[in-house]
Amino acid sequence: MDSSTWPGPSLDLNLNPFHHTSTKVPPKKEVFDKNYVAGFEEKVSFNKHETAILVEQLNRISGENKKLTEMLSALCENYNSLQKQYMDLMNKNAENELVSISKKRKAEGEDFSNMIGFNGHTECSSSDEDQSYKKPKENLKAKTFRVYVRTSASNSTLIVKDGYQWRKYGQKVTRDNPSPRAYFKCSFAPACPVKKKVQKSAEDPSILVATYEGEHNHPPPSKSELSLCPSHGATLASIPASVQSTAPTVTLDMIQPSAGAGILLDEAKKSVQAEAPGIQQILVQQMASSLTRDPNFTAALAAAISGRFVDQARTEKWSN
DNA sequence: CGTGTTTGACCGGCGC
DNA sequence: GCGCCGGTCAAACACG
Repeated sequence: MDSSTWPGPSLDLNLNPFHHTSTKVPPKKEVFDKNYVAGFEEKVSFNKHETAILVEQLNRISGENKKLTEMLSALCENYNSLQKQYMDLMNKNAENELVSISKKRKAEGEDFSNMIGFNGHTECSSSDEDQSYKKPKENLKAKTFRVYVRTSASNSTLIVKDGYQWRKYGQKVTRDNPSPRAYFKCSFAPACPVKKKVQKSAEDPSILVATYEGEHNHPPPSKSELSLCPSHGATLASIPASVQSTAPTVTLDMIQPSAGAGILLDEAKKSVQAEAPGIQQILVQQMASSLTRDPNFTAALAAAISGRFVDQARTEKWSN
């Protein structure tokens, strides 16, 4: 959210707060009728008190709007600063991962369950680590990232709807997790190298861990295709795999529409690095969607914006 | 009949 | 060299 995107002075909206009295005011170029003027003067004296009340209310509302606007600006600033801090942190973690990338397989296997860090301490681990012991050279090229999707614990399907078409080509029960791991290939386009692994979290069966590998060699699915996704299973916005190999993680809460409108709290601190514009864009869309679904926020935003219009209208009126 | 899923077999990397 | 394990293949199967 950027204040620069807010409606500017160029908007030609008739927001004159005094427009309701305009019907009683004769047009400027109209030749005044004496009877009309006499009646008008009577009405003016009657409306003076009402107008004063309206102006007072208007001033009060404008003040509230101004406060809300300031609060909104402060909120945006806080968000930007938090995001910047997180990016710095992620950069440091990425450097550390490159140093310790030669860790042994056994340790990684034992650490897998700990990667699902709901306390926010270990959740930034990279799925690259899972395979770094196998293909260290390709590892530098492979773009992988992990997505956590909250679904119902009773939901046994390992389906994460992200808009792309996936063909399941295997399923395995892994050593460190009682729930099977499903392997998918992208069938949205022929010869698309992207693969996806989906497995329930060992700690919390209501969490699906989807690991994406590779980059799509085709354009992302259209919005209409996204909207056609079935409601069953866990659904998330399409997330391109073209992110850095340090594998940022994204957690989406798909079953609690009221709790942050679908985004877990750690979403904010896990907003993705600047090298991942796709993820960042998705996050922005998710956040915008979450905010716009909150009636309180939309009401406050509308009030703040209308407050600007009113202030502008008053300024223009009084300057004339 | 075409397409997608299931599932057991197979392969390759790694540790011992 | 052997066994374990994760990943992949492909035949069988299900479904529309």
